[in-house]
Amino acid sequence: MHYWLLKTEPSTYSFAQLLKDKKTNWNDVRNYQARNFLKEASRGDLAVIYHSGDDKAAVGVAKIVREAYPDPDPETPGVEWVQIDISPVKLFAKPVTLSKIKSTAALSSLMLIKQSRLSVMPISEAHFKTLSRLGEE
DNA sequence: GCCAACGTTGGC
DNA sequence: GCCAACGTTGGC
Repeated sequence: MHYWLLKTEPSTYSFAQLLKDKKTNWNDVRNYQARNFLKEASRGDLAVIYHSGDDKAAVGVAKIVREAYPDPDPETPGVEWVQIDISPVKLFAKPVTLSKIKSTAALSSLMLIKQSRLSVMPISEAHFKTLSRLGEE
């Protein structure tokens, strides 16, 4: 069981849309580091969804319902990109803003803070629990 | 709108 | 293999 943070620009795909869709394929990851993390995600893992851009907040939790499978891209022939499928688990009652994250000592080692551009990253169980708790307040 | 951080590309 | 130039992302 692992925990992840998935970052998305809400104007591209939002957690609200995921709630409507019930399930979606998390694709278009075109960064090797993010791709490698995606490959490690297992069915049943939980992921915090973070909205970049105007929101800048963690907005909910999703679960991985299908492990990595090919996400072919004609623009990069020969490169094996992958996608996963996720379903919503919980919408945070209160989004956990980036400023809140930065001011929470227990979250100071979150990769998001130092690597804001990385779109898929592992988080510890402790980070997951802290984010979930803050999201319920 | 700007800039910092980072990744990618291409010339050498 | 190095590094300058360039493109992209995301925060401010």
